[in-house]
Amino acid sequence: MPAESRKKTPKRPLRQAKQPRSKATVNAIVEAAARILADDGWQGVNTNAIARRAGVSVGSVYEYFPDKQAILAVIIDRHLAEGEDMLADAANGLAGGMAIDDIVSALVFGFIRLHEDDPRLHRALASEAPISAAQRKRIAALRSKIVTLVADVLSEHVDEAELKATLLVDTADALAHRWIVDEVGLPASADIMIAQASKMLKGYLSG
Amino acid sequence: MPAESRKKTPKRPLRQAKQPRSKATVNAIVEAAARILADDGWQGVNTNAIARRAGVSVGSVYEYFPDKQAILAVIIDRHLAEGEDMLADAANGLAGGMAIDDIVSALVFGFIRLHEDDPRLHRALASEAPISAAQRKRIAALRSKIVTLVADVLSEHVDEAELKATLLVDTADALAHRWIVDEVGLPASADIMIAQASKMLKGYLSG
Amino acid sequence: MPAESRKKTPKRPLRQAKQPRSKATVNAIVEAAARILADDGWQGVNTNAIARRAGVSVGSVYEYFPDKQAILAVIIDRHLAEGEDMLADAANGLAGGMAIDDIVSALVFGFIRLHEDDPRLHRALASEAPISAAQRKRIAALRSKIVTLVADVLSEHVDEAELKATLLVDTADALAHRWIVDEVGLPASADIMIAQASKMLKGYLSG
Amino acid sequence: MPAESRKKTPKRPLRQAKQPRSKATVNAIVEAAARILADDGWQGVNTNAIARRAGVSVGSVYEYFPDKQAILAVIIDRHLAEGEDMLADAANGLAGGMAIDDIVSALVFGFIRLHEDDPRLHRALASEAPISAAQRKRIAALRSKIVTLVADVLSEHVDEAELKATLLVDTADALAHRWIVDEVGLPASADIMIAQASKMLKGYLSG
DNA sequence: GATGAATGAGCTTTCATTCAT
DNA sequence: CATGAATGAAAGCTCATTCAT
Repeated sequence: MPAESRKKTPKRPLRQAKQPRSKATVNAIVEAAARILADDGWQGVNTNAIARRAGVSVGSVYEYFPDKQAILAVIIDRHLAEGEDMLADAANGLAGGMAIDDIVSALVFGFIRLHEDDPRLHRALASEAPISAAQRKRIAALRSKIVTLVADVLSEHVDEAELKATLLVDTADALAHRWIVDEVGLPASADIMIAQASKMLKGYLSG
Repeated sequence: MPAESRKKTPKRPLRQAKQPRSKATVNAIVEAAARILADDGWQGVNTNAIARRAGVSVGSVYEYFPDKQAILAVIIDRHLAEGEDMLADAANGLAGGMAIDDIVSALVFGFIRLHEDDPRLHRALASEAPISAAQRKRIAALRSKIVTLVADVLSEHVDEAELKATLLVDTADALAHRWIVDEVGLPASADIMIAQASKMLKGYLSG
Repeated sequence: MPAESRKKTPKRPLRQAKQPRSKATVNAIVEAAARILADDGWQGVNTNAIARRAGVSVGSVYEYFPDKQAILAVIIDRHLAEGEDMLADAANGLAGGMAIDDIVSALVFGFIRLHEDDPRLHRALASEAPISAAQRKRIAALRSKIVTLVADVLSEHVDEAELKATLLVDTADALAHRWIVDEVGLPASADIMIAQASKMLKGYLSG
Repeated sequence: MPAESRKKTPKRPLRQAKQPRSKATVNAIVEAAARILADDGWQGVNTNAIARRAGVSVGSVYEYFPDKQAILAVIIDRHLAEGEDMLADAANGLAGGMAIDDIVSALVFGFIRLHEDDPRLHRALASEAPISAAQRKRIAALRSKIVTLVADVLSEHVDEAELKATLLVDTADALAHRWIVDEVGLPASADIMIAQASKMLKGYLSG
């Protein structure tokens, strides 16, 4: 999962981080940036702070990243990769001839798990960080893959599977985001809310 | 709906914009900032650009706003005010003994209308602009009011009205945001998607 | 005591403040500036603050003063005028064939009185305000006049009267400034210190 | 004698200038600021001008100083340090059982030497630069140390040594300042004036 | 390969001064 | 005459990026 390739011709050839040590450095930088992003928001992210927190020099940051955006790109990439991993897992789980209820549950809990991992970073990423068009595209692609996968398993049960899968995925994702990442007040525990949401989705698909 | 009052004691007293000329200036500044925000994102918003686009001098910007954030605050305030207005309208519409289907439709179309007005600004506001804790609170309060209102009318038909109203509102809002503001690809026209979402919500409440 | 004439050709002809109302306005402006200078130091003095404090508009300030420096110039002028008045008084007092002790006493107490009037303004004027070369010259001229006057009366008693008068005047002025305007800690009351200083000066002249 | 520690929590951590290169940079900045202060007064001191004159970039200025005031603080610190050094020297010179005349001469010439070093900077520092309360305190402390030292050696000869030392020190300092730093016209050469002042002080202490 | 001092474009903010009303 | 909104040059300050060591 390389950082989205930058267009501008790189003055300084970037190191490729093949060596273990290099990998550790790259990792430290990305982790540091993610941590600052989660703690202080995008406004707190600056290359000197990243370098300091990562325990390396600014110079080293620029050995591995063409610019600041590229670090954010890798953070997003990793996030998306997690999403893709989860998707792969889910794909295995879903594959067989599953009941609608189980499909919905799998999906809903999948999104919840995804959002429960580091919600502060998740929020900063979703609501502060400047995301490039290319990254947006990648996010859309991931979403699209999920929809396709869900549509596939749904198609055994319903017609207009893609349309319904889209509604299913978008609802599950959006509600998980709102209830876990945004810290909105809820009239009942998140678990109860989620149960209701599941019920709603199941009803929709079964109806 | 005044701009959220700034805490820091203002050394330079801010002008109050009571006169028509002043009001026009303030308006031009806020509009310009909103336009830049919609066009170039928060990163493109800087006081010189705002002044240039508003056709005023930087000095005038600082006559009326203590700093850049305060301009954003007013933009958000205006947005929330629109939401509140719409809420008031909706409240009138909902008031009577309405059928569930009509309640859902009113709500769904309400959120759609809300998001269809300047979606690019809406996106920038939702996903880039640094929103203060106080503003977040105001947003939460607005959402809470809407939930309460919906819960009220729902309570004639269902039990656990608040819980269900929350699910209803959050789903309608989130999907409207995703399908209108985010420019995600959809397998069917937005109208069809919306119809499906309405169906899902109605089924949930009626079931 | 007019404001020291500015060199630059005035775009806008300055009003001359002959009318009583105009005089009152000029006065209010100068007083306001002096008050701010005493309260907040030179850094706190800005034309808008002056206008506000004087209860007039900035525009009016520029009716009577070509620029900000000119206001300071008038403040200094008035200060110097007070000094000159005191000098005239003293001249009358000194005129006759006075004893050395009385000359010294008159001088020392003259300087004390001068510094005791609004010491905070005095300090701001002496240690923060940017004084032009012309103003420095005027200050030097006043000092010179005082020296001459003192030398005159001293010449009845001593030779090298001018030299001694210079020492006398500069010492009395400097010590008064230090002990009254600067808020330095003293090992005895100012009165006792002053008595000692007088004794020193008298001894010097009589020796 | 470090620059008076700034209170505000530094968001941008300041570099410490331990390396020779850094030290040279810091030095160049302080020297440049002092030079501009002497040449153009405090009003001419701005960070861009300092950087230009120091042959460094503005950025470097802010690497080492949190703000403009901090540079002034260091200039004052250095000045005070010089004063303290001179005091230490003088302390050695005075220590023994010295005659009154020699004490006075040492003191008078000490202050003269102090003021003869860069009188223009001295004047700008004394009469334009905004000095913080803390710096004022440090100045007062230095003066107090000098007074104590002088009182000590005087106490062998006179009673009320502290009071007399105060008069001695303040007079010597004030006259040196006036005759050397202020460019006042004198009726005789500075040397002659100084001789007279010394005579006056000696007479006072011996009387 | 690292390092971190240095750079400087770019932004924010102030305030003396002007000028339309 | 007076007003005060508007102006914009000039400073202050930040931080992504470069480069000498």
